[in-house]
Amino acid sequence: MEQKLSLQLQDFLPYRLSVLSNNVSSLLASLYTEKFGISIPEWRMVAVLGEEPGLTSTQIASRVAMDKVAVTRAVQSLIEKRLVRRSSSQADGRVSHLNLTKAGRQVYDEVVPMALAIEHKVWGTLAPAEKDYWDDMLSKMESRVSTLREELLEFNK
Amino acid sequence: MEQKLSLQLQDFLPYRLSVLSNNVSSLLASLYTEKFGISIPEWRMVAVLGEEPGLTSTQIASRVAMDKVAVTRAVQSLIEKRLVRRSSSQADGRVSHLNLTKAGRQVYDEVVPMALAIEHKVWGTLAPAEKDYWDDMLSKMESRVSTLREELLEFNK
DNA sequence: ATTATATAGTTTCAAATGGAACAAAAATTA
DNA sequence: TAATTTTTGTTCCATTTGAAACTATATAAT
Repeated sequence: MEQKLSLQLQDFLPYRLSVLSNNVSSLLASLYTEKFGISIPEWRMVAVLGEEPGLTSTQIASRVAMDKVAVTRAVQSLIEKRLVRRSSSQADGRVSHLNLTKAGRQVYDEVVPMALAIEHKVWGTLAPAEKDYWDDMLSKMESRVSTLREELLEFNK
Repeated sequence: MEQKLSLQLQDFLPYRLSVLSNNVSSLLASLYTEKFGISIPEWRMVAVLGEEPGLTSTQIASRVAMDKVAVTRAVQSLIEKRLVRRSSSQADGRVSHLNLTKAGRQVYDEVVPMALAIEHKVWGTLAPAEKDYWDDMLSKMESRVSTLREELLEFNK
């Protein structure tokens, strides 16, 4: 007997992920958009540069899943806001290294604890073992999805 | 002793959710964008209308987490593509009811199994109990996030 | 050395998105 | 019933985003 295939959007994994992710992101963004006038991609840049000073645009792009156009724009905007400084590499004339300014570092230092607090609240009262379990599931999904994407890419060649 | 707060973006829940969600969405979108020429919001409309024919724009907006402008645009585009039909309500002159055309239904019937197959592959080989556990965690996060959003909204009043 | 190819980053242009103002039809109040 | 307020949906405008073309430097091949 044939089973009727039905797709309840509310229960559909991609949809739920999308809604949850948007809500979390906008919640987080409310921490820094009004107060510091920076956008989500700009915050991400600040976050990476806070952990790894001196990265180049391309390195940032690869770490933050932004395309290079987005990086260019975020860099320009952050430089205008005096949160990031650019210094050209003498080893490679195409490249420049990016760093937080003192003001940028202050933004970082102020936002990070709030961001971690939100993350903590979203986790809720998960026991460490549960959190590990979740992390594990998430990692597996991440890798399955990237495998599927590669397969598809391969298929379309 | 003071603990240094650090934020590794790669391990940060909001970031991981965002990347995973984008990857899943674009994987899914590859099923219908080239073949049927519809966008993600358009696909979502088709999906809801496939399950609940006759909804109005506002009802769709509430089910699909789209704002009304996005719904207007998706409706217009889907009508041009002859995938959706609009019939004005005689009970309420402001409103019209939306339905899939025969062609729209075909898109739905063709995409749903592929979408479910992708979902299934992303789940991987989770045992039913594990899947229930995941669903449960996801639901809890959803509700915590919406609570946090409300608190924030309240706070900003 | 010269030419060709690849990489880093920017600019440009078109499409997508979001918010505010708007028009039309209900619903509510006086 | 007339005036006011809400609700539904659209339009307009400004901002954001993405893809392709482009510039400049570096690397590889002849």
